[in-house]
Amino acid sequence: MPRSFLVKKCFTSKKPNYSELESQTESYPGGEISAVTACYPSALVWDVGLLLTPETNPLPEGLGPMDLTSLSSSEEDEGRSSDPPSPTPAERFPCTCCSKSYSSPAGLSRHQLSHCQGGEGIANSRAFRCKHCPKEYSSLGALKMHIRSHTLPCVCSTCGKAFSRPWLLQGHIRTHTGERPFSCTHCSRAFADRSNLRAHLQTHAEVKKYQCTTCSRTFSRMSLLHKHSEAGCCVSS
DNA sequence: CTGGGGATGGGGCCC
DNA sequence: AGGGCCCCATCCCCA
Repeated sequence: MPRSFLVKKCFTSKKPNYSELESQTESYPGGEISAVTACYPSALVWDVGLLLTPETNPLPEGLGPMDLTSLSSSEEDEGRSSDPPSPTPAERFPCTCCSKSYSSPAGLSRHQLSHCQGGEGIANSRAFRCKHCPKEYSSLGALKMHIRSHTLPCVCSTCGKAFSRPWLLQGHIRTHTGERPFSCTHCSRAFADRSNLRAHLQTHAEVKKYQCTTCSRTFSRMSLLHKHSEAGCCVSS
């Protein structure tokens, strides 16, 4: 089933969203998540790197947080990069509902759609309701996008699996064709998905992106850090 | 149990 | 305004 579309930040009744846990402390049914949250990294390594000192968090000889740049600047990361979030310039367009800001009014306008899913923002204005589920949207465009997650118009001609967006189908088709256009510059591996290459590149890094704030151990994936935390590093201390 | 790969979905930006 | 693309996040599975 497709995950909630455009409304994830307002309806978190499904699985825990760890990205949210990084930015806010939300209690989830069951309560165990908040315990994990307590020991979750508040910053990625590139952020932590600003805080690292040889005294407090010694790194392996010759290594530093900026080693990551050699990964992010490789061929898989042209154009928009995974640069650390930068301070918001004054000339940006801030959202009045949250702390985010955007480089253009259009960007801000689209973002603000995401604030309209909780019901509060639509009450006084015209609401576009999905006929397949109770969700409401403030614009027809947002609703159309949402409806795709019900109709799944992009169908794989090989296996019949359906997707909401064409590029999702494209990625899926690669699982049939075996095409792997994204190759690692450090080893011979190739990947069908750029994100998976990016995750793989982390395995070549000695200082990885996700760091335990308690033991300073770094992990290539957030899920691994999560497991590490659940296994007791942070809890036992 | 841990680390890593495969697959997939959502948000956001650019054109 | 909409489509395409990218990044990030997450789940599942396997070695």
